[in-house]
Amino acid sequence: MSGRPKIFDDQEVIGKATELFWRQGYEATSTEDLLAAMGIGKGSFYLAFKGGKKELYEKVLEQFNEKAITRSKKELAASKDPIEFIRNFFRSIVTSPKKIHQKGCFFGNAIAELSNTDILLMRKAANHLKELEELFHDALTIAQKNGQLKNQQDPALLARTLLSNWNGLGITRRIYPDNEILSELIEMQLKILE
Amino acid sequence: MSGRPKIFDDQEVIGKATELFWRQGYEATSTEDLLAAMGIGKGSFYLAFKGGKKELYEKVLEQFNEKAITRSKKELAASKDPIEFIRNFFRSIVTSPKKIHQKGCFFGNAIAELSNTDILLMRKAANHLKELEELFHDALTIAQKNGQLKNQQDPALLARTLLSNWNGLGITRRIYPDNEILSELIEMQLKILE
DNA sequence: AATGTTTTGTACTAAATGGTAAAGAACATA
DNA sequence: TATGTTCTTTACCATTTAGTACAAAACATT
Repeated sequence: MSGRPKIFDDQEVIGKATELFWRQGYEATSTEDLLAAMGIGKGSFYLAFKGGKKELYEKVLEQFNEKAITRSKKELAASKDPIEFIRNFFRSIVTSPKKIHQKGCFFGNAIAELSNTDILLMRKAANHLKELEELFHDALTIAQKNGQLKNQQDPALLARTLLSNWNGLGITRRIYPDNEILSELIEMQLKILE
Repeated sequence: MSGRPKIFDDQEVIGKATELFWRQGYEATSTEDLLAAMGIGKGSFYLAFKGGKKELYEKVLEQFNEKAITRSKKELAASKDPIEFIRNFFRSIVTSPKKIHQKGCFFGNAIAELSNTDILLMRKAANHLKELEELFHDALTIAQKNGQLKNQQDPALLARTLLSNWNGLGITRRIYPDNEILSELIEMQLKILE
């Protein structure tokens, strides 16, 4: 019932594939590239991911979201000031290593690349970003209730604006890979939270 | 001195290639796709564009920028109210046909896809977006001088913020392909111009 | 009509790519 | 040790793709 043992862990190789997809995008990444990065052979790969590259990409999106969202939710829950949580979220662009943040937003990249070639994958990425918007929304409603946010505009609209700002920074930070400029820009965007 | 006549015009076929690149992105578009769209054969193609797909893409970026920027500069010059020009620029997202605007910002897409695989092409797209930022900057300084803009913050920072908002909308409009939602979002972003 | 020039069309090559198939390796259980 | 099961490895195939080469076509000039 239990044959030859697997030499790899699914979630682990999905994580390794993430880096490639994030840096090169979906189309520019070949299955052979992925195999090399994951350290497994074709046979194992197509057995574990019968849908090939596409199925792998879906799982990469899923895992990425899982990791990012659960961590952020914990951070928000642990935070005394939901507004400060949002600020830190945006400021992480300039505090995180350049190598990472220069790749932009993984989901934003996916939408940009795939919205006209693979609607299914694009929609998956879009839904994950909606979860981020929801997180903003949660933080804002809490803050308004606690009197930690003067701005009394519709939290749904505010959250959506934050998401769009986030999407923008995913592109702009590659036009201006300069922490000074980005910081100034981010603080400008964050004025909406005053 | 003048051999067999060309059956196509360079700028014209560059225009035809634009649509494909814009919709599918760089990697997902094969040279054969392009040949079909441009309506020419391999021989002609590689004679006119010795650098192949990459050279064609560069020229597509260039032509796109040329068209968009010159048109916008004229619009700004013809406008009595520079702020209204900017507003219209953003509102064009909801007024233009869905088929077009759902492809997002061509330059933004290029940056998202190519920033880690082809720095040269990415930088070209980035520079074109900087020209757009310059246009915003021009409009803002004129408006401030004319007293048409109460907001007295640094026009350079305002222009950069507008650019980033634009980049964001290029992604967000595909997450929310709904004119009501987009309109609300755009008006929110434009409050910076009050 | 002959010549020179530029473009076109097609045939071809070489490499990359996605995916399948089958043999055997590594386990658990009986 | 024999058997059944699952995973791995490698070989293989078919297709797509980028790019080149070359003969012929379509002009202008002489």
